[in-house]
Amino acid sequence: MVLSKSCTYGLLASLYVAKQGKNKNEYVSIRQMSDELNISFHFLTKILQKLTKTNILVSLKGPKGGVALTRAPQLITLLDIVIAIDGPDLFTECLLGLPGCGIQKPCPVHERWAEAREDLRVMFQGKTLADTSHDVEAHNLRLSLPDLIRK
Amino acid sequence: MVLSKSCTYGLLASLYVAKQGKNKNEYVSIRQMSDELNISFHFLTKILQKLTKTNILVSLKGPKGGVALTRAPQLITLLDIVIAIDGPDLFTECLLGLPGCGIQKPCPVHERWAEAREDLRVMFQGKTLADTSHDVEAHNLRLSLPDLIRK
DNA sequence: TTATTTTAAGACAATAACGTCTTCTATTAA
DNA sequence: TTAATAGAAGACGTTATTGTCTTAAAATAA
Repeated sequence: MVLSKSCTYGLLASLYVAKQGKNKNEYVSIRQMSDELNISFHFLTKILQKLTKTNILVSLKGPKGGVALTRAPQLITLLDIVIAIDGPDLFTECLLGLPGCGIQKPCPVHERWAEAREDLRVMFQGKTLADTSHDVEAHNLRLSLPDLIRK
Repeated sequence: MVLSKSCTYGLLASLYVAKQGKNKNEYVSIRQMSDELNISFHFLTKILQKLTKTNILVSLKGPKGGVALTRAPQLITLLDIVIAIDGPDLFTECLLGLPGCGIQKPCPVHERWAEAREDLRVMFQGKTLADTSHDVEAHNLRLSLPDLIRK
């Protein structure tokens, strides 16, 4: 899997927050979000804590509490979220997992993969929450996980 | 991680076999391979069994035993090996893991990822064991894992 | 101030990936 | 035929990821 489950949940939740919070200065309830996205509440909470720690979200406890974006969704890229949750390894590490792989001592697929992973990085960096959220509305795209997760 | 560890080990081992077996009609010892590549013998054995079951390698028990390619290394792509070990999911599944993601009911990053993963597939399919093995020799590239695996 | 709501934090459990070990079977060579 | 070699198969253990549950802390509203 390219992205961890935590990371995909974090992306879906961030898109949800971007959409919900658009014209309201309100915190988005994690409980409601977990219900609508079909993600375990406690698990989602833990993931979102990573996003608050990296200053992508702010949270508020108590009634009317929840999470909100720290800045405009135009200023948050999908790359920000991926790195906050999964770390930068996907965009820096050797495909074959060889430590020290690089220009000096490349692995057999170093060059090819270096290009591919840079493309991937550009793709994530080129899409903001605003862009993506707009696409979601424009094309009525899905965010939620299906009830049955069996494949 | 894009490829599982099993898969990267399988790729490294396949390259080793391609190199060792080039001018010899001999089976390549798994024990020797595991020593030189710094991969656990038993673990590597299990991985290579997937490659024998998918008809990429043949094995022989007993003295002078080991594994060998079933066909010329020009006819084996890295994609063959990746799919044999990790399965085709990387090249077919939604980045966000949404079952049923596709043209009809795409996820927010469907189109972008569909392109990226196709590029990735083409990259793996475009490199044969022969190509890659040639690169390894031409540029004296590394195959083995370092002694310390701590990062 | 007190009760209620809601996130934070951390313990704990389930699952899957990774890795090790033992036993079995097939092959070679003496 | 027998002993030694080497892969096959499967049991078992370890680690990381995923998921659940309980308790604590903070904010709101009465």
